[in-house]
Amino acid sequence: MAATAFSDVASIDRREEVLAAAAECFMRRGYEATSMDDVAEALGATKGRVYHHFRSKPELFFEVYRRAMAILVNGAAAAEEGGGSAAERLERVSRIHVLSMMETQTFQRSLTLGADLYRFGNAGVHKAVLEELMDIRRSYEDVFRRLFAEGNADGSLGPLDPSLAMRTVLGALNWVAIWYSPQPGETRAHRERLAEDIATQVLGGYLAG
Amino acid sequence: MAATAFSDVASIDRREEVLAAAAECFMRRGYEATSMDDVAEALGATKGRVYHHFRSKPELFFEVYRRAMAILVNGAAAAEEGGGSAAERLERVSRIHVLSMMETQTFQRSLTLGADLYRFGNAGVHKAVLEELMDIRRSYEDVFRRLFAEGNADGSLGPLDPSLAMRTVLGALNWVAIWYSPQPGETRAHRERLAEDIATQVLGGYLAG
DNA sequence: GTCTATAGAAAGATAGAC
DNA sequence: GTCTATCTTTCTATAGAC
Repeated sequence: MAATAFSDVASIDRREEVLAAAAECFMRRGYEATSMDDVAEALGATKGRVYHHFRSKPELFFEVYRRAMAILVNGAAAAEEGGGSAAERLERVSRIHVLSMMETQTFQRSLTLGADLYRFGNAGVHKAVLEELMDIRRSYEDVFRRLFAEGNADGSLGPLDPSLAMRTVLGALNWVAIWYSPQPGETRAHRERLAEDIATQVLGGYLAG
Repeated sequence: MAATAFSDVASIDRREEVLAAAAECFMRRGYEATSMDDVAEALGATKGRVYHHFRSKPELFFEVYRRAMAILVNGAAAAEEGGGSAAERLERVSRIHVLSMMETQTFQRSLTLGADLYRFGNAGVHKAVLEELMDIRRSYEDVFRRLFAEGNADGSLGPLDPSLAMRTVLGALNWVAIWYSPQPGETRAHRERLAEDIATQVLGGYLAG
């Protein structure tokens, strides 16, 4: 029993390594241009190892995407728990969002790749699973929409269109995953400070008063 | 003389068609995954036609990228000509920027592709040309940096870090090229209205007072 | 100017050795 | 669990017909 659990953990770690390597490759080259050999090479292995853990390239990508969304959804849930006005919760959710863009950048980059696969299609990728992925994304966007609507109601945010505000704010926050590149000697405190500055600046125009 | 000029114009139009098809393909599949056959197919031709106008895939991409940047640079120059406070000029530059994201989306999408090629490299793409492309991009970003600094000086914009403000504002504006999809029956007036709403909302937090 | 035909390399996925 | 070997398709780019 203990041996089984232990071997499960080891197996999960191996799978995790493959996922991380795949996320890195997808960020660097995009979905289609990334080959299974690329992922294997990033692992210092051959693709036998990759195919042992994932049936196909689409399945590998789906798991990277789901992981990225899970990080955002869990972060937002934790940030909302503290309570406070809609503006205060929005500020905390935005800050953790930016931090995730920096600290799990390789995974987060898969979100735009997935959106493009959904919009433009791809021979080997099943539309049904992409629909599921887009649903997760939409429900996360709804968190922001709801927070803007609540802010209208509790007076902590100015009068605004929740959908447009969600798009402009998430645009500014998501863009961090595009330009951010970790600096040598950078600490978590640096990233937290940057995330705070960005969230403050982005939300400045939406606060009441 | 007239015949020569006429044939030049026709030749330029052909080249333009190839460029537009390439921009579309690069948006849909990314740089690496786009094949010269894809571009040819989008033209309803074979790749003989593509290679007649462009020596190689990198050269084709470079031209798409330069075209995208030229649209932005010319738009910003026109928007600044009207004069006014830094805030007023920033608002006009932002509006035309968003309009360009919508109306020349296929070209504008090449800008993030180019940034990734620069950052992560690619076997067939010469670093030197990518450096040139990044320089054009940086000088365009400087327009926004300068406008924020001028706004600090003339009092039309609140006190802020011009570089951070440039990144958050351009992030929100650039994100339009990611999510925007032209709607059936959509008119130019619709897009202008949307561009105005987005620019107003994004810049709301940066205005003085 | 645009086509067909072709080269050499690399892709996703599977089979079977270890 | 990971490797090597392999099948089939597709890639960039060129050569030469029309």
